[in-house]
Amino acid sequence: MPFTKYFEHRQCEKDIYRLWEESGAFRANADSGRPPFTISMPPPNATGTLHMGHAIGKAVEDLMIRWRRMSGDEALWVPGTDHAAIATESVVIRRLQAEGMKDPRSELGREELVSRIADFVTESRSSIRSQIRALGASCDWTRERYTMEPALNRCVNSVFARMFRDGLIYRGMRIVNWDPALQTTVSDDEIYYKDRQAEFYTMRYGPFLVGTSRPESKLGDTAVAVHPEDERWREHIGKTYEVAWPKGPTITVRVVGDRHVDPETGTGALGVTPAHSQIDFEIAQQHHLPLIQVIDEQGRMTKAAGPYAGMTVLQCRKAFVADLQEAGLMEKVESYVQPISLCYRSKQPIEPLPKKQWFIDVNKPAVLWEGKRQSLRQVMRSVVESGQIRLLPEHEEKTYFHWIDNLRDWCISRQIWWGHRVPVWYRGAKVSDGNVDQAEETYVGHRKPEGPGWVQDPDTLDTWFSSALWTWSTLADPQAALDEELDLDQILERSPDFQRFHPTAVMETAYDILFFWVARMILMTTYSTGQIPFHTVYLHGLILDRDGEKMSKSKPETCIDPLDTIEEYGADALRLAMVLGNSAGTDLKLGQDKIVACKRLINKIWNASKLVERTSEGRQDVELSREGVGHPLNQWMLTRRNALVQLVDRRMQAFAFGDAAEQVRSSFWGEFCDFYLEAIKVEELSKLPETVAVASRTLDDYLKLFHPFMPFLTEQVWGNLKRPGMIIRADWPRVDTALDWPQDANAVQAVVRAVAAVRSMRVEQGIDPGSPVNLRLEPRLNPSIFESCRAVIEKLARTSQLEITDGQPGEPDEKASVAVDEAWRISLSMSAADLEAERLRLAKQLEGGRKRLQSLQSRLENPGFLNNAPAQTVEAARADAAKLQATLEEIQGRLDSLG
RNA sequence: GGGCGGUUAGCUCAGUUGGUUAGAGCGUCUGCUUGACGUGCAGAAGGUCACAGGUUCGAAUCCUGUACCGCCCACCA
Repeated sequence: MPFTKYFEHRQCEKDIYRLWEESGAFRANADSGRPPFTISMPPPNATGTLHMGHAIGKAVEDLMIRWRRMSGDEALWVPGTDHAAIATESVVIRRLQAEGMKDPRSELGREELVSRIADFVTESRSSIRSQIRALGASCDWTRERYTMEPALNRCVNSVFARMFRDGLIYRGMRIVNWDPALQTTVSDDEIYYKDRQAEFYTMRYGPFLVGTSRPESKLGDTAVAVHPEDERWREHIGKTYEVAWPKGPTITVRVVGDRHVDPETGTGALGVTPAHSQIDFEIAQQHHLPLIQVIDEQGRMTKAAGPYAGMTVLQCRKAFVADLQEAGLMEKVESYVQPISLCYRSKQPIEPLPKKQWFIDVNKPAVLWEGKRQSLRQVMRSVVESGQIRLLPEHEEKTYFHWIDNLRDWCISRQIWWGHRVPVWYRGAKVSDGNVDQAEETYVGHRKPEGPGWVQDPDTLDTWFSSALWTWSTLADPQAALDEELDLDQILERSPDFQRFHPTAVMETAYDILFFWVARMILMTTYSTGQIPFHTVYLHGLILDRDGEKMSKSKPETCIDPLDTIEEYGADALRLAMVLGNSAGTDLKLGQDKIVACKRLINKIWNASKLVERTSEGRQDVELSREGVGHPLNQWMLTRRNALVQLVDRRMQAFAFGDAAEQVRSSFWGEFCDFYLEAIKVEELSKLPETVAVASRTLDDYLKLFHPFMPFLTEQVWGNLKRPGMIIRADWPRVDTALDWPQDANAVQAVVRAVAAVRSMRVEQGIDPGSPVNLRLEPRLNPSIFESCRAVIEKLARTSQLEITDGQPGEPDEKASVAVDEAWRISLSMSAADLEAERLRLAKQLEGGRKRLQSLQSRLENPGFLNNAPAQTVEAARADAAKLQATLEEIQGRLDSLG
């Protein structure tokens, strides 16, 4: 695509991507001597579609990878997808149901359903892949991984087996978060709370009054708990009561004293339902109370509920309340706001139930880390506390510690079929209702044990269990991983990629999955590999719509779709919009206008490049050397380039990507386009061979600095300019001390200010922008530089006659308009200056300057400042004051002469 | 209830370890359209940095408190 009128992203993005990929630019070489820089791509749901969360993630990950790649690192970005257990299984089940199948699980059976889900994933996985490509992600597709592929499954099984051996995984009866809708348990992190209006019942309960919002659960009570020092109930502690409900059943409750009970809440007496409440379960364990399950996995009442058996929870509540009321046992019914727990996935209420499940013990000191036996919790804490892992933004570390402090054992087993199956086999087991109860033999390992009669545990593992291994399981050699004779350590020893690229450099993901994923990766990876998974965690914010709400398809009027945006504005504009003005952990309000603004920058770069190309057409290339660059303007440009390179590098190192991009943008637009490119249009400069070289060199470097943020545009321009190779593989700009003229650059900076001053004076004097003016410029120093820039000043300030004095400043013309700077005095002569405007302008300047001078002087008279401030700061203040003083005196003099 | 943030120009946000006159984009106003620019350029207006104390020679920046906004966690007695 030649340099058309504007950059047409549609015509080139796909081709450029293919070129990159085919050239091997994305491929990391495990054998190079370069320092490694690795990012594991957070695996998107294999069956998902691209949303704004992906867009910001890929934009940030890709810019880091491209930057490090250009900087000379062996940059590896491992892509992949996640099997997203619950999400995927429920999608497929819903589809089958839509096709008319009533109960896919029972009709198809386990094997068939799993195979259908696998097929569905294979079919739909290509869509997310191509969408990530559309963003321009320069990841190494030859190393793509999938959480459910055999090699990763092997890693999962081996880690499970090892944790089991170390006693870090155990099977236990606990109150779990049961989702009756999905028919599975979910972890503590997969539930959320929502307030809803509900009834609060206070009922007679033997000698007590007990409050509850779930009366039906009281059918399963086995105790009443009171605070041990509560005078009202003290005498009852230790006693046992039979409570006969109006229509049955009769329950036996013991009265226990427990400090967890708050005497101020409700009646001070708490009906303990061990089977259906986490807290009650803990109380029950402490006091060795029995447990009666009255609600089953379908959300219906069990036989233990007597006459209510078979009813749903809500039916039972209604009936039971009516019965209590009829019997006069209902003391009062109030309306209140009840927080209920819901499942993240199904958004349906969670039913706490007792169930035998697999857990990871986070408190057992069974991990050997840095020579000490520690618990998983301790290791997780120490790697962040010690700075081995850094979280960005930093304050997320506090959130992280807070989470660890409240962490309980992690329930990892799920009752769905799609996922990594628990690698445990039983022989001689009693299986009831899909649950394995007692087994004569249990075997845990990465493969099925020899011999007949072994039955595998029916449960699958929490998706996050396998994702937690992601940074290293993706680097394990697939061949080695499938060798059943090797153990985990041996597999990793034989995995060149793991040896070379792990720990990864940066984990980039959204802050809302800090607990789900980041924390679990730290937990699992330190344990299984003895290494941290990554050095730095960069957490990006959420993308909000223009109203500040999370972007959602249910609000189409404010929702911006990344794919539509790529189509309309291009991937570069979208990526830039994700990065500019954003920093780690900051939510991003995104409206169409920002994307449009980004598109304008893209177009600006396109057109500036076009201009540079035209200027250099038919001109010979000149090698840039210190001696070869003679014109101060060119020296200034190269010096500014150096300053920018240094600044950008510092910003990039500090993970301040938005800031870095902004620096490049403002320097490019303001210094390069608006000043330099305009200036070199004057013949005196454009005819110099060095000018072409400087313009090209500077443009090239801007393109490189822009490349991580706008890969497609910069690659296309690079090609159009016929630069060697591809920009994706070009060297990141470095500060070039040979091409640096700080002194002269300062003088040119004064020229820049002079031009701006003239422009400003013209407006104030109401001079037509088109009409030339006569200008006298009196430099305080470096007159030769001003002289060299004569043509530039003439053009940019539109002067007809320009007098540059080189010595004694004369008295300015009565009819002139005058401006003063530390480096010059300029006077604009006019047939009739608007003296009033002139006076006003000067007076205003004088006032501002005096204020500043005053503050400088008061500081310089302050012994505290002189004694405490660094010498440099004091010196700078002195110099500023002196310069300012001189300038102000001149302005004053001019004012006086105006009368 | 516990924790973590935020409050800077009309809007969206930067502001590096405290150090001149607090910045940008968008929007607004006034001109121009000069040889790359689906536009661009030039110039301008606009801020008591939420509030109150404190530390300091010096505070948007550090500390304490207050108000408002947001998020996370806990809570189904």
